[in-house]
Amino acid sequence: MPELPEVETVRRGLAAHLTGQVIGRVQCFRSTLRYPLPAALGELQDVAIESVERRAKYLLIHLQSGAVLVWHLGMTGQFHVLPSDAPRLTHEHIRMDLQNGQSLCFRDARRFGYVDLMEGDSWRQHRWFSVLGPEPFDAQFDVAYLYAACRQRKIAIKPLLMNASLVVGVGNIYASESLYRAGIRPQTRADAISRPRVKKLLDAVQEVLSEAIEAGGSSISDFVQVDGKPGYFAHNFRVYGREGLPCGQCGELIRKITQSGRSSFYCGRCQK
DNA sequence: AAATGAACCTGTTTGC
DNA sequence: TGCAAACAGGTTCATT
Repeated sequence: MPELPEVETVRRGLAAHLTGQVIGRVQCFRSTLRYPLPAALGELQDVAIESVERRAKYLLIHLQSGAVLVWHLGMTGQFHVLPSDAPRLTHEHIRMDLQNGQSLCFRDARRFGYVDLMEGDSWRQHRWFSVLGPEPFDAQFDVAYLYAACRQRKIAIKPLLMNASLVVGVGNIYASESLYRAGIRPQTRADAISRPRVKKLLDAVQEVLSEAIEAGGSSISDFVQVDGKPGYFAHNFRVYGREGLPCGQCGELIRKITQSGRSSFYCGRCQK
């Protein structure tokens, strides 16, 4: 479900609802999601929540005890903040009561989501994070870096852009949307892209992600914000999910191809 | 090393 | 209408 803009939207919602709150009872309705749930979840009673951070597509809920809840939404994970007496949601796997009468509910139909409890800064050393490239808005993610990475790869640019060891947060939707804005076909070999076009691509990635964050992310079928509202960026898709519809710039029909098992969308006239 | 494909799991859409 | 196949926003692992 979520790429960087959706996770950032959830982070903002969680920060608003959780910051300063104290945890009450924690219930787990199953023992495993993608990985086994940490046994210590039940021991968080009376611990206060300090802040909510995002790194790549991970949410980091910092606790006053020094521990950090590291959470990934997978494809279909959702957080809802509801009154504690609300009935259990379908596919709700974890409910963390707060001492203000509300509860943080985690639901995830496909159960690709995962959560772990780590101490202090140890999460930075964890294998989930040690393999990650820079954030797309980090100064480290500049033209020299992206061009150098492209030069040594024969892989198509679209799957490369989705590789989190290069840059984090760009998933299947925003990879297609960025390439459209940069005028680059998704199947172009990375090492065949000139430096000026790499610069266009970098700008396009940052532009698309910022606009999507502003819109509260993209809701296709099931992404929702913490308050249950959808994100509105799907209205602004120029190619994703628009196979057979006319390109907004030239009228040519948008095409759909499969790359590395994922759908890519592009305009054959505007993208070369 | 780099690239590709399968696996994890359920729900929804598509096609016969 | 019914049923099976295809497909869905992510990540990791095994195999070329």
